[in-house]
Amino acid sequence: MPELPEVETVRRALERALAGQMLTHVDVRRADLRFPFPDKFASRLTGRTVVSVGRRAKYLRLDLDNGEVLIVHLGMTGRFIVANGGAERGAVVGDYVYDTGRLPQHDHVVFETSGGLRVTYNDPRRFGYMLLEKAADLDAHALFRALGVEPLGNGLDAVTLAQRAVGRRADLKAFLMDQRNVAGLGNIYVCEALFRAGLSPRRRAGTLAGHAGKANARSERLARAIREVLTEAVEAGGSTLRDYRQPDGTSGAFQDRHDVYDRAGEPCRRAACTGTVRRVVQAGRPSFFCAVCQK
DNA sequence: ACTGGATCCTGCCTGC
DNA sequence: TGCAGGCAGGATCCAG
Repeated sequence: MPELPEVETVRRALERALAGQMLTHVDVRRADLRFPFPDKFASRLTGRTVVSVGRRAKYLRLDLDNGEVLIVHLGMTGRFIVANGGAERGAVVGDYVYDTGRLPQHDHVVFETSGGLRVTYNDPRRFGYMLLEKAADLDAHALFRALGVEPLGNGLDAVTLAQRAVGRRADLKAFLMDQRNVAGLGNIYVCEALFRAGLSPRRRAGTLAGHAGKANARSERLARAIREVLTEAVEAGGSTLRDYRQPDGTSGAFQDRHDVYDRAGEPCRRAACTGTVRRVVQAGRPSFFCAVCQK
């Protein structure tokens, strides 16, 4: 799925398309995604103006002019396609390529805007979901309350990592995948950050903390690596694997800079390292790492 | 309190 | 060529 850099790329595109625009028509084509759509979903959105498009972890938040917030999680395969309202499938309209490769059977929600754009939510696996909540209630919402630090905000540093990790016996991989610790990482960027930090995904999370839960060299390296890899990935427009696309139809570029993810059997890219990238399964998910330079 | 496993769903790729 | 099985960027629930 879209991890933080992909969600941030989507956020930027939706902000360009939707901020300040009214939703003139909302077509909801099935009763549920991962969860049922909120009650009277389409009619509560129709006629509303989108004030801003934000992001928390992997959640998009569209703030509306009536104090409500449309929350969207993309799950594994959710994506938005932004097109001129008159575009047919396969058409190219200005800068927008409207879905050249795929049948429309997984277009679950279609928004039309006062600016003449059509914004389509497509999600084959339907692990994504949409919620409608009052803005004032959002921080207390179960989905947001327990989320950990935002890695590109000011909250992620070695001290925070060490405090969260102290005493934890879980693998570092599982620790970083847990959104309560660092919010927004997923399988790709956990693997890439651990590579850059020179840390094995199988190391115990508790070893990020020194005496009395203080930061140590490992938590320093990891905090820096996480921020660095996410920053670069956002600048590159995220990673395009399989069918993820930016909302304008173009691909991200960061997949070409993966050092370990999906590179099993290939040589380690660290200068002078003679190792080979290995694939192991942890908590049911593949991990990619170099056992020679990640300890 | 933590931890690992099963689970939701569809599409695509691999191997027989 | 066809088909079964495995695998996929997430997150929650549950048992131990």
